[in-house]
Amino acid sequence: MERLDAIDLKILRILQKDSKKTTKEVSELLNLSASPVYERIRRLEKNGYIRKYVALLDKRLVNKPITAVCMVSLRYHNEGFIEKFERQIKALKEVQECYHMAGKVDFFLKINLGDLDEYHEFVRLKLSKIENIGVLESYFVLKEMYSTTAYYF
Amino acid sequence: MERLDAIDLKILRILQKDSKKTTKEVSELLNLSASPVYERIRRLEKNGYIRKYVALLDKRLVNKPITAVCMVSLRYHNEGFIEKFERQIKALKEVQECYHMAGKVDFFLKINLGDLDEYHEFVRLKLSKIENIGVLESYFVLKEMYSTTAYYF
DNA sequence: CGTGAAAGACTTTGATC
DNA sequence: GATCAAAGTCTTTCACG
Repeated sequence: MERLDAIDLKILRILQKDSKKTTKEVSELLNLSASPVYERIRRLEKNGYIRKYVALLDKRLVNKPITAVCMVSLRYHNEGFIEKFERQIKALKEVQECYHMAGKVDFFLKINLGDLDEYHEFVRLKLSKIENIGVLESYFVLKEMYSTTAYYF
Repeated sequence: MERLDAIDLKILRILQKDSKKTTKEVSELLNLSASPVYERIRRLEKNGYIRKYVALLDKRLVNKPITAVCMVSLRYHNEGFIEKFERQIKALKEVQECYHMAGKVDFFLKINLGDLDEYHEFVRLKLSKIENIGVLESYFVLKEMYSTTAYYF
């Protein structure tokens, strides 16, 4: 797909904040009729600009009030070890995000749990069973001051 | 709102993975008719279980391929300082997430940018202008190994 | 709480400019 | 590319079990 024009960018800005806006509402915001907006959205989906549509839930109300960040360093760094680690992490349902980092720490994990006991069990029964972990540091979120899934452009 | 029953939980699991599923599709997955599913979804929205619906974009395609995590510690920790920091951070459009942490680091910031030059400018012109920052450590994401906005329950 | 049907709204297509 | 209108599909409401 060629470059996005100003209308495409506006559509993306709207939908990444509120994907329940109807084609009709978006077209009114842009002073267009529904059809071109409809076509552009389909094109943005097909070409991967829009990856997916999701509902964001309240973590407290679904009983996952605890968020922890684990910083992990591996003992050995051969490619095989990294891939194995990746596979093992993906199998852990508590892990919401896992990033391979540049720097003195190899991985950041973001974990969601119901309470601190669960975190203790998670580290004791799951994380610590993964071989090849050298250093493991845990941080807990006291307060989510700001959080969005949108990009600024 | 009282507790969620098994049907509510199933609806939430479906919508947090794909909010474009129609009421009709969800009702078929649950072997119900559309109306009760429609009503339950509205109730989950009204009671805050579903916070919002968003489109997730491809960060590379919208020219924000660089993700950095900044760990920040403040020099002074009075409440006034923390609130002021919070206000200043929220004004920075590059910051996608900001968490107040427990432990030896006060804040985690997640930053999205177009390239490393932009990161350099961001730190030089914006972050470093915020008073009261004691320690600032930057980490860069090499690879997003896994990432979801869904909770596992 | 669920079903089923009716009315209304939005999506989606296709002809036209 | 955009507009307009027609057809189709879902959403949304409501009477009823």
